[in-house]
Amino acid sequence: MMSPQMITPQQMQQILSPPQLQALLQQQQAIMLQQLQEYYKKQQEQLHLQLLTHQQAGKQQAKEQPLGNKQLAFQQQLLQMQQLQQQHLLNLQRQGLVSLQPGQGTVPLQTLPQAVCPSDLQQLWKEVTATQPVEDNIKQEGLDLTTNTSNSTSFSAAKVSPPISHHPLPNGQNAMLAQRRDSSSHEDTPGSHPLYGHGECKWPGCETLCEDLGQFVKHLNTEHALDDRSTAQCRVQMQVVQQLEIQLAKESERLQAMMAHLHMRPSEPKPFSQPLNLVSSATLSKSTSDTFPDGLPHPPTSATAPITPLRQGPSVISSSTLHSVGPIRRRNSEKFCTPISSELAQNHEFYKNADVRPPFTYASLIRQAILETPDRQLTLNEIYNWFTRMFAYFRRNTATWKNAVRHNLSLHKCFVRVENVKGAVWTVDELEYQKRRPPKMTGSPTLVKNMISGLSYGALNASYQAALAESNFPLLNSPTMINTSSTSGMLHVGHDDVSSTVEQVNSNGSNSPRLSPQQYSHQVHVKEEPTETEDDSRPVSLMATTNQNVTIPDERDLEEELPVEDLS
DNA sequence: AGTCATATAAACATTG
DNA sequence: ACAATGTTTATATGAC
Repeated sequence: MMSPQMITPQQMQQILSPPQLQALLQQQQAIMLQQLQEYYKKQQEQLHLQLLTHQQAGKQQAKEQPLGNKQLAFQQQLLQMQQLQQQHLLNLQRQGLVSLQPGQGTVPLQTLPQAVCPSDLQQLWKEVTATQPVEDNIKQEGLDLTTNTSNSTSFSAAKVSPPISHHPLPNGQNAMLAQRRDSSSHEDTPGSHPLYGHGECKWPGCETLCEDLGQFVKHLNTEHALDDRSTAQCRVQMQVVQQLEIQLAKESERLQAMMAHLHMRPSEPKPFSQPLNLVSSATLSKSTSDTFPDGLPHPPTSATAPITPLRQGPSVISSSTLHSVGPIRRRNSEKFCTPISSELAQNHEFYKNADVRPPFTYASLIRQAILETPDRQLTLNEIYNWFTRMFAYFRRNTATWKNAVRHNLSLHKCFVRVENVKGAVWTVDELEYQKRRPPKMTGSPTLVKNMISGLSYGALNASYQAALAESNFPLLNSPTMINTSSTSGMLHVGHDDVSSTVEQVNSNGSNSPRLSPQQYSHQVHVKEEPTETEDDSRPVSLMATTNQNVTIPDERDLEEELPVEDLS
């Protein structure tokens, strides 16, 4: 029908799985980031050096008035710049542009300016203002800046995350910073100077040869003193940094387009087995720790560990995503892929910001939305809001997908409408959901057998297990199927027998599938007042309140839940 | 080729 | 009357 060229970027994006997209993105970003960091490093070194120089000068002429003001202005500039850099780097990290894997992440990041750490700033200030105790309050202000400013040019990260200094960044960021602090001492080590290398001054555009450090310091004090020229150079540098940031943004955009284009060829069939933590580790760990739908072991505050999903075959989904070049409606997933919960958890940030259609069916998305809430019930409007909150893709064409959502809610028996004082909420009947999942092959031993045997081969195995995880199956206890615990998952996938069993046992055919919540595995007690106004305006952090002991229902959850539901 | 699950669109009903 | 919410029908598509 459509020539490939006619496919929209969104459609093309669907071809590559988020991990793939991110892998590519990350590569590009890493390169740019390195450049940026080099700039940063240089600037920091220069600024720091100059500051120190002036500090010395200030000590000598401690009583001279003009210096105070000038120095102050300079310091503020320095701070601003540091904040800029700091913010930017953090944003990058949060967006997953900087992977903070232990081995690799430290390499480029160690080149980060030492001032990234607020305590270093403090120290700097201390040094600088040592001779001017008057400035104490100002120093406070200056430091506060580091926690208040959000001049970020980037998007969600700043919005989502609290100020840097309070945010326990995962992936060892704190550790990194601390480590940074330690290593920052090299600046002060006598005999070396960041602005001095290979016998020449590294001040931008200077390159004056200096025999030794002493001479160099002298040179610094004379040639690069705190004057208008130096300040101007600083400003220029700041602009350079800003330009770089802008350029970075543009390059990112370009990269997106490139990838969108390349997605035309779903040539690479290999499913990623471990690609996922490309997602902004910071944001991800935050958001996922808010709601761990998958119930998998996540470090609560992964301070040091890069979020390395230990999960099985996280994004085997990509394999399925790959061959779905078709129209927008392609939904894939679900069947042989990662459970939505873990996929979502891992790519949460991705879907949130990238206008990519999530590879999940409406039904599974709706279910996910509902199950993520403590009460496991949502009004229609709340479901809408979850969609828009979680997926950039669903921030447009609202009429279409909202209709689809309503359609799905009505169509699938697994969604149960429960009347409420203030209206109605939707809940999920897990049993129905599980019944619905596999394409009906009920009672076909052959098919079941085929499926099971099919499962036994490599790659899919993991994903199946994962899929199982999603499709918790308390009812698997049915003796007909369970052979070994290790295979129970896979068995469940080829579970049609099971589901048919379930059907017979539990739902009595098709009698009044709806409005009989009492037969649900996890009963929902209907909220008295479905708060309607949260949603979009609700800060992400609010979600965190739901997850302390209310692990989002998936395998684990349901196992526990089955006997007695107690959510309160 | 037929069946099934899903996506999309739309008509229609109900409700506040 | 209107918008939001639900329900239902029709059609298209892809997977099996």
